[in-house]
Amino acid sequence: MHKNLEAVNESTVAGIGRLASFFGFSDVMGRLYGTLLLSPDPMSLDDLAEELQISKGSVSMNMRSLERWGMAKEVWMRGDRKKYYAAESDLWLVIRNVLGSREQREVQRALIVLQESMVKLRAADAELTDEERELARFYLERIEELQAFFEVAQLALQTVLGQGNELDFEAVTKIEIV
Amino acid sequence: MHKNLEAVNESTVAGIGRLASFFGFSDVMGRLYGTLLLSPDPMSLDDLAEELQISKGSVSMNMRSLERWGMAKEVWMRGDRKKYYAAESDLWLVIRNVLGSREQREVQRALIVLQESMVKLRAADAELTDEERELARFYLERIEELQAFFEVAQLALQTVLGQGNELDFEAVTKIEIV
DNA sequence: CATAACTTTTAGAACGTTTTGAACGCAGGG
DNA sequence: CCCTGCGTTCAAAACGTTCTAAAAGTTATG
Repeated sequence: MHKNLEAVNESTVAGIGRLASFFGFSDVMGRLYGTLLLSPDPMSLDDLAEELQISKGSVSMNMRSLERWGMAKEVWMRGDRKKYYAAESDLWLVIRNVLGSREQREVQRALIVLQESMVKLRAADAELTDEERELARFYLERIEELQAFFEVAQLALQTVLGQGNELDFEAVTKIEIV
Repeated sequence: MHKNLEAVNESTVAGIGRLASFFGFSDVMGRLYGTLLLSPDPMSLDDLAEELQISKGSVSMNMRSLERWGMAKEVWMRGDRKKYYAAESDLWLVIRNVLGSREQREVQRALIVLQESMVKLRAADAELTDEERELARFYLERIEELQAFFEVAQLALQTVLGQGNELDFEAVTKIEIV
């Protein structure tokens, strides 16, 4: 194959791998996804292991992850026992999957912790010494700031997630911080 | 100290630690930041090491990271040779620091790689066999999709970063994908 | 200018994570 | 029904990362 085509493939796959680890996935997952994205035809586990020079076991596990994240889908080739995979090429769908299940859960969890903290602080108020009460007020202030922050984040996420295939930022920018 | 205050401190610090590692920082960095955020007074390296039960060396290194990220600032206490730190409590400033230097650089890098790829593909066009040319067209399609994706990301980032202290999402939501 | 009080650096240990390769199980074809 | 080919699982190993403790460096003060 022409050297430029190979170079493009390699740098793109490497770049997507890099992005993947930046976003908290494994490098290999990214490289697998990139390889599939640049493959006109679905690829088998063996194809992928051969292409990226990694073990079949690793390909198997990482492909299942990719599938769970909605980043790759299985393709059935009739008359062939092998499993074939293709990349989910709708990038907006991919990012909505990730934001929707991973980032959103994290923000939610943070908000719950903060909410619980506020309850605890208010419950304890009567039993506090003056000094403790001052500290409690301080905690409350800081926790409210954190809450406000995460609520905006949640709103922004929901806005993005609520979009159809064509992401329209109109709604996101309507959010305003007081 | 009242058990509820301790519990709140602990869960908040743990929560911020968790978020930190979720966002690609170290857990310790997050816990240090959380501890400072819930401290009415600046804390010394020794204070922090004692509070979180980690070595002074680790505190030193991680605090320098926090400082570089604009998440903590040094506070000079006159008549004391120790270094004292306080958390940067403006969360929007913090996130703009992080988005501005880390995420933005990553998006930029991705765009550069993609741009280079397109140049290489076009340069090679004349020398390609028919089969290779078909593959090149396919690559070009996929790479253009990636580019469009990252350009929107870049635009969104710049919009957030362009805001003043009060983040106003108005502008962000004006972005529209074609 | 020496000393004392801190901070930073560094090398090595501990830790968690990821990869591998072999064993296993399952399915379809002969 | 067995045999072959394929995917999955798992334990062991390799790897990178982060922590620690001790040594070196720095700065302020008397």
